[in-house]
Amino acid sequence: MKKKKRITLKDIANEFSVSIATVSKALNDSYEISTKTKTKIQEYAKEHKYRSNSVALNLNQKKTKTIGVIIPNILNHFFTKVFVGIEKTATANGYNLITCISNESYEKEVNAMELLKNSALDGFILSIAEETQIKQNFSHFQNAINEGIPIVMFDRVADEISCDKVIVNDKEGAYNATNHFIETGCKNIAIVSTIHNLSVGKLRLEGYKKALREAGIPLDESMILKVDEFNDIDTLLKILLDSKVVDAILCLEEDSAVNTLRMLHSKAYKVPEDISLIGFTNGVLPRYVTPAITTISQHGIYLGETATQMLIEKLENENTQTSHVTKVIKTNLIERETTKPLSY
Amino acid sequence: MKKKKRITLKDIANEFSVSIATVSKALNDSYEISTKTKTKIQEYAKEHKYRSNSVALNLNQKKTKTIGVIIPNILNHFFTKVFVGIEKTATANGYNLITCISNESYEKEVNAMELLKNSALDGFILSIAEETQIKQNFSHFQNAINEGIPIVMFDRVADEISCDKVIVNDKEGAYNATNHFIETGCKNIAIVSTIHNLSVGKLRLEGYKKALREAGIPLDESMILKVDEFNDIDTLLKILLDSKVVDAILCLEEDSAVNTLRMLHSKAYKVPEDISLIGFTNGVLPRYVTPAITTISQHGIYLGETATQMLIEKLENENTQTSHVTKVIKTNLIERETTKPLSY
DNA sequence: TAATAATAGCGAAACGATTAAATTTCTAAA
DNA sequence: TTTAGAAATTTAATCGTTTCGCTATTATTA
Repeated sequence: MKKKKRITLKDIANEFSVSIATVSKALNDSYEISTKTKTKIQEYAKEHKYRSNSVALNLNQKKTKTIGVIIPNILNHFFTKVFVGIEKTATANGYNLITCISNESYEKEVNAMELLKNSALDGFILSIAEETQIKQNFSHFQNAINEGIPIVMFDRVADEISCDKVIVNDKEGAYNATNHFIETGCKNIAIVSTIHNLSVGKLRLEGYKKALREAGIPLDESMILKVDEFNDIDTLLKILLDSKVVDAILCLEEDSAVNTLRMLHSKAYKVPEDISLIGFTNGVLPRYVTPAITTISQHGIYLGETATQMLIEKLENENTQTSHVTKVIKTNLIERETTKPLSY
Repeated sequence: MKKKKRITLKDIANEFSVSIATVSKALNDSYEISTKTKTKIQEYAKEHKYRSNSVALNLNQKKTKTIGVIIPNILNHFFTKVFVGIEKTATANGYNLITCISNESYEKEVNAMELLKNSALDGFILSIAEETQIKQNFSHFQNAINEGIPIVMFDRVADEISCDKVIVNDKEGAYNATNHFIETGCKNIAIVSTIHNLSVGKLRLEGYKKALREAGIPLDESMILKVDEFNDIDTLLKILLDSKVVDAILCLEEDSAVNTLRMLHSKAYKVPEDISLIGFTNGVLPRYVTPAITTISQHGIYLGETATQMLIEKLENENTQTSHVTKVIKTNLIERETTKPLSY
């Protein structure tokens, strides 16, 4: 088990009794080196599988072609999709990804940023942990920016921090979904939110309210179910359905959509005849349950690609003005079996 | 937007007119430095948020506290879980993760290894891409090992490569599932495989055969459905169900289990009364469909944790003998609604 | 033929740290 | 007052690369 160590410029230089500088330039195809020497060195390098030591390179050039990624929860299918998009674009551009999972925890997020900042990366792509959004403490992001490390935030962003962002048109998505209910004849539209602490949750709620307002439907606060650790979805739904007429439910993410569907089933409601259902996030689950759930697709992969593209552009054109852009990815409604067809 | 660059040892050395070495030692709390000087320097460093440049450190110490992870497909829930386990253990030990997705492609896998090897990591954790398992070309793994970079393979491993491995007891899992069918009165057990090219697929098939053999049930090759790009699951199932009596189906991964269930539903078979169903991989899907599918859990998170633990141990005790271990994670059967209860 | 220009290659600094070895400074015993 | 020994600090090498500035060689031109 001899650990045969990698060949270095020095080794090649010794081989041909030239200087390290010559070898370096030869391998970089510099005009300063004669063709004869160049080919000689290049062939030798190839033959001996020379590969430059990127750590040394990083030190020298002060960049690492590495992007730090912080994801709140990779078991959430939306984030997995975004990650796929990030990975795709990063690899295509020769960037590495250093990934941490914040697990929705403020502390883990702060630690992750420390850990990642220490390991010398060029920039961050991240979505904010739930706990951080509740705490509203964003100084760890500001610190990174102050240290000259650019950040691109996606999905869950902080208005307080000035950086590039990629978001989904959450408000409009919820607005469209609510309108879809209205257009298919629903009037008593409830909403189930497990994410009212998140920026995206608030926006979606706004979209819902806007649609109701425009349709002249009075807002009934009791139709807005806020699920949390103390109030489980089943109980809240049960109480609501027993006390009010409900003919449509908008769920702000996919798990609660699936859970709502099960609940409706167990209570023998017919979907969509009695009650229509739309859920945010187009993962696998809504597609596979019966009936398949109509969802609002957020195009996670595309979102990830966009975020990465933005960061790489910023990294590679450091000269350009540092104006910060917020890109909005359009959602669209994927009609399945839990909503009634539009009647023309 | 002045990019205020990080403070270095040199800066601190200048500040106090001492040498860089003194500062370095002071910050590392060396006995060689007087207490007075140490506290002075440490305080200044803290105040100015000195953080050592890890790239320089890596170059010097020739290790990076970074693990390269290659995953065939992160949209597969099993791999996501493994990744969670890897991330957890890595972070807990102060290791970073550089992640690539091979997308089941041989070429992407080879490129990923190149990319990652270039970015100087201490070791690899990976699962082999499908295409690579078909090609049976594992030289890129051997190369890494020859270069002194240890590898831990998980789930889809190559017998040809001598390295640490963590696998699931696939054969036994399938054996147990098949036995469970037999014990609940099923005799005509079909199997649906979309992964007959993978090592794990082959092992699972063996387990199935072993159980049949021991129960004295003759093996009927036509009961083994091999789904691929040319033979879709619906057609194969349809043909089988029309021509044979089938009272149980074992699906070798979760998607085909869900698909099989839908197919059975559409053909008005009752599950589990007419046909029982067990699927490998305990993701979200089997839990949420109706009826919920009995599955073989592979404990992905634990698997990821184990693999990472093994790698870190190897990295941190380089002196120890380089014997290679293969750890086996026990699966277990999670009974839900697609199998009949055991009668006592 | 001498001056000039072009070509090829080298030396050393730089990136930011660690560390073995050398040197200076201080302390206390002879 | 020496002086050995301990304590504190510095020097310099090292990690592997790039690159600026310089020198040496060769080719070209007047």
